[in-house]
Amino acid sequence: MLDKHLMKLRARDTVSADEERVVRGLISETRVVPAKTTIIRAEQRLATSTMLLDGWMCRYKDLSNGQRQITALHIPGDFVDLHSFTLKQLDHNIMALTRCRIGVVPHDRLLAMCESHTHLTRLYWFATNMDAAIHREWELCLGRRTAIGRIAHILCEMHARLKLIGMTHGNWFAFPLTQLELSEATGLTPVHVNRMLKELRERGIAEVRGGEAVLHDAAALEALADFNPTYLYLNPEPQ
Amino acid sequence: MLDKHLMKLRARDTVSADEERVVRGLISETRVVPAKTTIIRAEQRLATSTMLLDGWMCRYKDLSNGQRQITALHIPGDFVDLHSFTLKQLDHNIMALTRCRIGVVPHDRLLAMCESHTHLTRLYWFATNMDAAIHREWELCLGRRTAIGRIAHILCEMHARLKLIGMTHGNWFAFPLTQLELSEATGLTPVHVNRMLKELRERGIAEVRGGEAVLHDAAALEALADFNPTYLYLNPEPQ
DNA sequence: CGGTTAGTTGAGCTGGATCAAGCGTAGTGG
DNA sequence: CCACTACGCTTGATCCAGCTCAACTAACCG
Repeated sequence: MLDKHLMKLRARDTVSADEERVVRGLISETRVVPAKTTIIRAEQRLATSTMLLDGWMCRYKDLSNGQRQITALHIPGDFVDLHSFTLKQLDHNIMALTRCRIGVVPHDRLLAMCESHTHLTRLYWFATNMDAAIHREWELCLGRRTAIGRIAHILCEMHARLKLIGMTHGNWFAFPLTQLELSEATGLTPVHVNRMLKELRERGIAEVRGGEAVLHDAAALEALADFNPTYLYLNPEPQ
Repeated sequence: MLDKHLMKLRARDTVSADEERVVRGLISETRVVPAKTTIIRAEQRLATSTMLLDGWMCRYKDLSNGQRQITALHIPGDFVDLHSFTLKQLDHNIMALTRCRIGVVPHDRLLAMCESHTHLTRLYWFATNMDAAIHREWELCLGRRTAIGRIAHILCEMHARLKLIGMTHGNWFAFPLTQLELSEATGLTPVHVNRMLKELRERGIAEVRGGEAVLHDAAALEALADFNPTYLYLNPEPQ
């Protein structure tokens, strides 16, 4: 159940048997949420965090005119709102993109962990800092990359992140975002996303449709995206 | 020396006398860095973090074609790269925008703090989560706000953050970014930033020039920016 | 006083937005 | 079994916010 989460932790540092026991004890219950449902709203007071066990989720913020920006994507093994442990309430909403299975983690269990397991605390601190690193890369995307570069970049990033948890099969992976959602993540319009996907397809670089993605020419895609995976911190750096 | 930093910590939670002593003991030395110098480069291995004592700094990322995105602005009292404590190396560069005075904080002192002061650890974890919250708001800016909205938003944000450390005088504050730097923060061109600043000036909303900003009509500016300061977590939420 | 950096303005262009129509397919209910 | 609906995707035509290119001013500084 927590295998992908532990896989992700262990990709960056060692996790002792005792620590694994503590991690496994964090979840008080599991729940299933249907696709396209907002499970947490901004400014709502929170006493639990959410571990994503299966499915895709996103964080998003809206402008008062209804425009939406997806600020992060989450895949199995991600602690979707670990930051609510210190922030107490979020500045954004959290939505299930697909049907999801989640683990509920009470903040008092995290607090107990902080008091007794300082190394594990730093591992989770690291995890929230990694979220921030991804946010920064997205700022670069939204501020400076071209439309096709943004699409290419998100495909490269998700491929790398999914690979880490064993959810890719070579160049193929499940990619459940609709073109509307992809446009909300890349700061484009759905119409323009459609055109850019068509271009990637016609140039033989990548195919994205029907909830799946195939990266036919990863090198060309990375060049388009100006992709440098350093920001994903894929190499272990013990705490 | 650390007054602004402590002011910021205490705006969100109580800091005991013992904790204050620990905080004051974090800095091993202070240094002065000239304006327009990059003090930390991405992927460089780090053993210290940087506390900004005086002046403005920024974090930025470059695309390989030379395009630059400033991903965060820092003002006195900010822990500019506290996240390097868990990340070990950064995914971005750090530059002094003005002449700055900085405090050097060795990671081993932070490690010692983590082992002995769990509440303080959570305060600093909170601080890095707040940085991420600002990143998310900037994603919304870059992805969805109009040019004038982005400029207006950055003015609102910096006014709020500077006010917290007592560096505003009513609607006036020092704003040392050049129009080029402002364009790099907002994902625009310097020429267009210039026109938007002119528009704000001509509409009697705000004046930005000569390293200073005056918000003549804060309400109009906030409306343009669609500004909601919730993401700055200005209300105390004890850890 | 010549060089450099920051800011300003005009003219024209273009990447991505907007508006609008149509298609394919998976429900759904009669 | 088929009409109806809804949603996601596709395509064309047109528009415009912000970009590009270029020239000029102002302040500062060695």
